Parts: sequence; C-alpha cells; structure tokens
Amino acid sequence: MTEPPGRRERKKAATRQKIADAALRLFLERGYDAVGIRDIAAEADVAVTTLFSHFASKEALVFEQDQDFEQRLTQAVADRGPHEPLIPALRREIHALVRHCTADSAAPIWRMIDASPALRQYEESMRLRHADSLATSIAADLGLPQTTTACRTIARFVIDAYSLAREAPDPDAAMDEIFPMIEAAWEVVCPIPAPTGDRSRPR
Amino acid sequence: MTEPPGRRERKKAATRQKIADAALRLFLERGYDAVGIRDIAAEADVAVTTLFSHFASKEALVFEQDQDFEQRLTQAVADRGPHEPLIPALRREIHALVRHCTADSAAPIWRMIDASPALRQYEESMRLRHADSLATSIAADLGLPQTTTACRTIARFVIDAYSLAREAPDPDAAMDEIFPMIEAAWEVVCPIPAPTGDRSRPR
DNA sequence: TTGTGAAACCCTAACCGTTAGGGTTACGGT
DNA sequence: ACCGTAACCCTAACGGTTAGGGTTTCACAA
Repeated sequence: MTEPPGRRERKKAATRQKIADAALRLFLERGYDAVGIRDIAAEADVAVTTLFSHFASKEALVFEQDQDFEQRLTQAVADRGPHEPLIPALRREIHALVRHCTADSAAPIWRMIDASPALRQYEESMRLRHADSLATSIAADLGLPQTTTACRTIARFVIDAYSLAREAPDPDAAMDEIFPMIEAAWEVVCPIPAPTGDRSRPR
Repeated sequence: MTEPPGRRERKKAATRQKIADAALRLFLERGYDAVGIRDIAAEADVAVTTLFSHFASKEALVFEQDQDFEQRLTQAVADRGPHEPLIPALRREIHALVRHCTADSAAPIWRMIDASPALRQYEESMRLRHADSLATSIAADLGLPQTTTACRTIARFVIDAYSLAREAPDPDAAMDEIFPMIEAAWEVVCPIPAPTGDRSRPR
C-alpha cells in the first residue's frame, strides 16, 4: 500500500522537519514574537521561500501536527465499536487529546501559545475547520446525505469542550461537567431508545 | 449624565466615521483584498497613522459596531424580566442579532466577510471575546463569585448558535433546532424546578 | 545511459499591514 | 492669554508574505 519513499520525498520530509525543529527551538528559546521568519530560515539553513513552501504561515510552524487532531476525531467517530454510542466515543478521544496537550512536556509550548494573540487566533480558526470535518464525519456515520444543523451544532459543542477543558485549571473536572451537557443536547436530536427489544445501533 | 460633546470630540467622531465610510465604500467597490490601508487613508484624506489610531487593524474597519454585539448580549441577560428564564432571553436576543445581519441590506457585507479568510478569522476571535463576557455576565446573574465551567460552556454554545444560524440557509429553522439543544444542556446545570409552590426566580 | 520534465530549492526585490519617532495644530480648562 | 495635551501629520522602517525567475536534483523512460 505505502511504497518505500524515494530519496526525493525523504529529503523533502527532512527539510520540513529541520525547519520545524529550528522554529520550535528558537521559539522556546527567545519567545514567539522575538523570532523572525528570516531567523528561522537561517537557523534551518534554507531560503525563506522554501520555508513558506512547507508551511503556510509563521503560526503553522507551531501547530505542525494539526492534521493528527482532525484525523483522530473523525476516526473516533468512524472506528468506534459497532454498539458504542457517539458521544462517549468522542468524549474518550477528546479526553485523550486534552491530556496529551496538558502534559508537562507540552506545557512550554502551550504557555507560548496562550501568550500570543496571533497564535490563539490561529488555533481558533483551526478548530473551526476541525468542527466542520467532525460534522461531516458525524453526518456520514448517521447515514445522512449531507451535514445537518444538528450535526454541525454537536460538532461545535465537542470542539468547545476540547478548548474549554484545555484551558480549565482542572481539565478532568471540566470534562465531567461539559460532556453531560453535550449528552443532553444530543439526546434532543437522537433520543436514546428505551431499553426494550430495540437492537438498532445506538446513536 | 452625558454632557454635550465639545468640538474636539465631535471632530474626532467625524474623522472616525469618515474613515469607516471610506473603507466600506472601497471594500464593496473593489473587494476587501484589493483595497490597501493606504488607499483607505487617502480616500478618507487622513494619514495612515491616524487611521490606526481609530481602528486597531484593517479587519476592525469592517466590524465597526462590534461593541454593540457584546453589550446587547450581556444586557439581554441582565435586563430581562425578573421571572424570565435565561435561555429564552438569550434566544430572543440572538434571534434579533441574526435577523439583523441576514437582512438584505447587510448581505453584501457578509458576502465579503465570508469570502475573506482574514475576516472570518477575525470574526471568530471576536466571538471568543463575546463568549467570555457573556459567561461573566451569566455568572454575575447567577450570583456566582466567578465564572464557572458551566457558564463558560453555555456561553460558548450560545455564541455557536449565533454563528451557525447566521450561516445556515434557513436561519430561523436553525435557531429552532439549536436552542432546544442548548436548553437541554442548561437543564443539566440548572434543573427547572417542578411547577409546585416554588417562587424563586427561574434560571 | 542519457535525456527530459518536474519538483525542490535558491536569491532578490518587492508588497502590505503595522508601528516608532518626532513634529505641528487646535482645542479645553485655568 | 496660556499651557497641556489630544488629535493629527509625515517619514521611515519592520516583519510576514509573495512574485519572478533562476539552478540543482531526482524519477522515469527512451
């Protein structure tokens, strides 16, 4: 399925990594605002234009692995057990993501992000995209021909949960408070069937 | 209470308005991206530095009246009737705001906003601020000493409702779908008291 | 093997939003 | 009438980003 990548693609990936590493190192050393694009390019020993052919913006250098986030959410919907209801599956995944970025090792990065308005704003718009693709994924899972308002709504709520929990002083407690609210909202759309002889897949 | 403004303040307000008008005119004429700050300043016959002393950024020229938005939401919470529950009051206000910006007269502006990533991103971060102050307002209304996770959550949900309804093909239908979900989420936090002899203010 | 097209990369020069620095005018209060 | 300062102006720059146009390096096939 995946061919062994040729020299070309390996070099490209190496360049990308070299840039990302240099950027992160400088950012943590001197602070996001104190590091210029030209500094990063010099440190990574590439041209500025090369840097921008790998990353769309300075902010994107910080959120290098954001496709992960998107994929993990959509897969949490698609790959869950055949009888697992939607919201708990999303809750597990969001919980894992929050724990991942509130870990001690990630703390300096998130401190930097929280300190920079530009980065916060960028993250916001990233989340909007994530909510959109989550909504699509949920609609597909429900067998809908297109994303409905309810799908979009619940997707937003779930993304809100991530961002609120991440910023909360006690992320676990925040999760425990937010997700029951999301559950309730979801039940308005897909009422849980009474535990009678109903064998259909829970929503 | 409000003194008649002196010549100075009148001139300042006039300058601000002149800039905003020039900007809007040019934006609608040529498109947001095709108009430079220097163009706007020239059209308004002011220096670039003057423009930036009235507006914090190019995007802010488009969202001139955003403090309105924030105030109307917080006031919808604070100024509602003494027995009106929280969510319906917010629903009314959001509905009015959505109708206001989906009116035909506002259509070209919002088409422009939707077409520009920079403007969409700016609006997003505006909304985050609005959600924060709405959360504060809700917490105050509930007599809480500080904003809790539940307040922040419901505030986000309400702001989401605004943005989802605004973008929906049928904003009214979207409102009818989203707000029952928010009601349900809110009931998890503040269960509606049974309609017995309970005379306390509904939440 | 060698030729060829394209991808990755480089450099220079600019564009555009935004800000610093430092000046002038005109209003408001004394 | 005077002074402080708010509003305004100009010039020059900074920093992210892109256009234009060139060179190297790889993948693939003739």
